Amino acid sequence: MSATPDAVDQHIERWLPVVPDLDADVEGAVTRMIRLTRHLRSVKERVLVDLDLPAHEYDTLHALAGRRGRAAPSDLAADLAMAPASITARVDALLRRGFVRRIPSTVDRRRVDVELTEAGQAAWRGAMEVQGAEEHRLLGALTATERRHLSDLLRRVLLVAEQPQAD
Amino acid sequence: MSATPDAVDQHIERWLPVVPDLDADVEGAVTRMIRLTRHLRSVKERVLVDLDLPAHEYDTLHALAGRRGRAAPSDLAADLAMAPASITARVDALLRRGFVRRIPSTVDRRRVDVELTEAGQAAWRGAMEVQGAEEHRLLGALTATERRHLSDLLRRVLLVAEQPQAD
DNA sequence: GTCTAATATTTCGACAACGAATATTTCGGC
DNA sequence: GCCGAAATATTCGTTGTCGAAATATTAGAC
Repeated sequence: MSATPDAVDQHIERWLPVVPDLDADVEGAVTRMIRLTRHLRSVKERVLVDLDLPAHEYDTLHALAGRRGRAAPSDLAADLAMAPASITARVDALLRRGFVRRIPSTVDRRRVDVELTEAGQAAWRGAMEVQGAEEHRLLGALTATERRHLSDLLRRVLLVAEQPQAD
Repeated sequence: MSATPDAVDQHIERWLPVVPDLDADVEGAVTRMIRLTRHLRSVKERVLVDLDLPAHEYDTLHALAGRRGRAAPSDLAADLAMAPASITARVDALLRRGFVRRIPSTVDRRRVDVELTEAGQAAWRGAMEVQGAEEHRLLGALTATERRHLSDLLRRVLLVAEQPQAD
């Protein structure tokens, strides 16, 4: 290993004695993905603090924006990988801040669509702008070709994870 | 893009109209890492259900095992990236199951070390054996050389994340 | 030796998320 | 048209986590 070691190299070295049959590349790739996503999450939360926008509220606005500003609670639950019951409280909070309104569907009275207000749109866009900067900073460690390569490798792994069987 | 598309390709396609300046490789790599870690987490939880071992209890045993079976609560908090206050409840639960015991330090009476019992060791090892199988299944999509390559690319990205500044 | 600051753990109150149960509505078979 | 099954959102009780405060202990200044 000629490259400079990172914290995961130490991590693996520390675990090798206690779990001898440990594949350094599998464990290394997985642990690095976990740490990178955790890092991105924590940076995101820190940035959003300045905007007075809790991460889970931003996520909800983001999911809503991804549905062109309007969606049913169950859609949001699916997009956010959450229990539908949890959406109610999130929408309540956004409602109190005027970022969102509830629109009972006239065609199906079981449904109560959630819609972004102009204020919600603005709050989301404002957070969006500072969002992604950290992602680009990190991925800036690689060349454009390497980023493409990384993305391609991950696609092949994700395809296995997405296969219907066993998940 | 000649390879078969995955769900993230669709995800990016869906977002491009609403966020035109979107780097497909950066967004693709980041989103795939997030989904893969989420997948691994959910599979882990499903497996542990059969062993009647909540994921957070397993994580605690795992961290403890990584410290050779004995550690201070604050060490566990650091290893698990949690608030020290949260460790108390976790240890209480493991204590009730007989997986762990508290050992007040004689040299520094502020400290109360946590130690794996034989039962805790066994529960951890049992979960360990089924653990990692999914990681190998997913990473099996790549050749050994490609796994090494993936791990190396991620190391370079993680090194940027770990730089002291801005985190 | 005593006082102050730092350290280690726990308690407490608040909050977000979950699963199960509930209320309302739609749909399909008859 | 009516009844049971499925679907949608919500309420409720429980759980896990956090930050701040509290408690106990150690280390250092003087």
